[in-house]
Amino acid sequence: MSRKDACFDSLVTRILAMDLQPGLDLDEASLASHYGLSRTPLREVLQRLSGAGYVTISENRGAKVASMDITVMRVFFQTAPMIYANVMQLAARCRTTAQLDRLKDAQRAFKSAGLEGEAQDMALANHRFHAITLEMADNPYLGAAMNRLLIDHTRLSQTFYRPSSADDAALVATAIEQHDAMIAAIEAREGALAIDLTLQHWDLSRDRMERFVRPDPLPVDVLSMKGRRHAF
Amino acid sequence: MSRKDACFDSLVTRILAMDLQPGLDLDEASLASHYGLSRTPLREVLQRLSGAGYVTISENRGAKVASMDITVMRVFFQTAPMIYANVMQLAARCRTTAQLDRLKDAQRAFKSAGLEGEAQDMALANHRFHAITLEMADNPYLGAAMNRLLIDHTRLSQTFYRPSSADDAALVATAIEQHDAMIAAIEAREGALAIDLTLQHWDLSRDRMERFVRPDPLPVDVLSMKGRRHAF
DNA sequence: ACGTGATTTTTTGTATACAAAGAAAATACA
DNA sequence: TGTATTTTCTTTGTATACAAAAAATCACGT
Repeated sequence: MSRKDACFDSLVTRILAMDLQPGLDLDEASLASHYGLSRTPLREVLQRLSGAGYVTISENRGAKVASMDITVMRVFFQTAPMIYANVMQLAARCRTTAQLDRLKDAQRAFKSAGLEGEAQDMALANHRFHAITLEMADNPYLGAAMNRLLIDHTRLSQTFYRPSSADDAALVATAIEQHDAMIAAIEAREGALAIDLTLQHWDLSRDRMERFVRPDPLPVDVLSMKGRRHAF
Repeated sequence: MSRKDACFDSLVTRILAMDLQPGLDLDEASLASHYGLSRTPLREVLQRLSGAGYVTISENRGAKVASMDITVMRVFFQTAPMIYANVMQLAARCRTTAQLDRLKDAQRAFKSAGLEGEAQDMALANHRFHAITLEMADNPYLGAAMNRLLIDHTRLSQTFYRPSSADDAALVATAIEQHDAMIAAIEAREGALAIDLTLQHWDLSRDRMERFVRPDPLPVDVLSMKGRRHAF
């Protein structure tokens, strides 16, 4: 793997893990020296990251890590269930056994991260799980949408996870069970079941994050989504 | 507008218009000199085009215009109706009057292109029309998916349009009427109607292009799948 | 002290030179 | 003649130098 690709992957991971916080200014020179590249290839990496939605670039003002405000969350909740569900259905239809094995591996990692209780590890493991289902679906159009959703999902879930909360611990346990059920549905190629499980799993994630947002005075619109959560 | 952005837009248009054919090798040096840039910024343009799905880049082998094979079409038909319909619903919900005016302008251009009968002009005008609805929807996740769909939609419609066919001329007339109806639905903020019209409009496009086996489309309303475990 | 404007510094954008990989052509050999 | 191998050429990838824009600093006047 080229140094450039390694740099790309590293930045992706660091952004997903919020090691690089939303809105952070990315300095070309220091990043280049950090990854042992000159500015030319590093800038190309930033362009690619921009195209994939990890960073935003503005003329003469450099690159920033993609921001995450309350507006983003509203649209995110609006869109995620539909895309996730359709991807999961396709995954059940198209998956190979090799991909299924990798999904089971990812689930094992998710479980152990869940036991540890580290928000970052759990979020990244969850990301990897869904990224594999996306690969199974083998649909570049939905892939483009879901990769962007996964960026925000991964970061939001870390933002709204409280390690001390017994409530959250229970939610994690449920998430693990649902992942297992999804794997079974995908293995059995039961697309409709996979959709149903995904919507449930998604509701779980949303509940966890929405409870945080609800008391916030600014996002009044989030409340109006109650009762028509995924009105598609 | 910077020379770099102009180059980007020009390449986008030329790829959509199939002035640059799918699979065509893009030579950095000649493109750079053509657009009056050096290779450094031109390569960054190519990276951005790659991120947006217009070209594919492979290590040490340069950039090619994104290809369009049978496999692509199959997945395209599978995905497009759902995404288009959801985008149109959001457009009806979120559009501003300024955007609506621009949509009407685009529709005027589409009409005159339809009278001319030039496949390229029609395809580009249709692209602009739907790109404006996408802007109205204001949803970056669906935007990422639909922009990719639009690339292939625009190119496929040119590929399968026969100017001599009276059949195709009739389809164009119907498409124009449907665009008008969509504008009315968006103006009245009737999301459900907008969905319905979009599915009809999309079926029209698909009928025109339909020369190949296609799978069942994905369900537009994912919620209706809940509980129907063995429906599919 | 506070803003305002000029100057310095930093950072981004571009061009060019060179290195490395790949493709094409020419040569050698069976 | 056909194939393998070497050589040449073309094209891509990277580093560095310089230009241009933005940000930060300083100086000045009120």
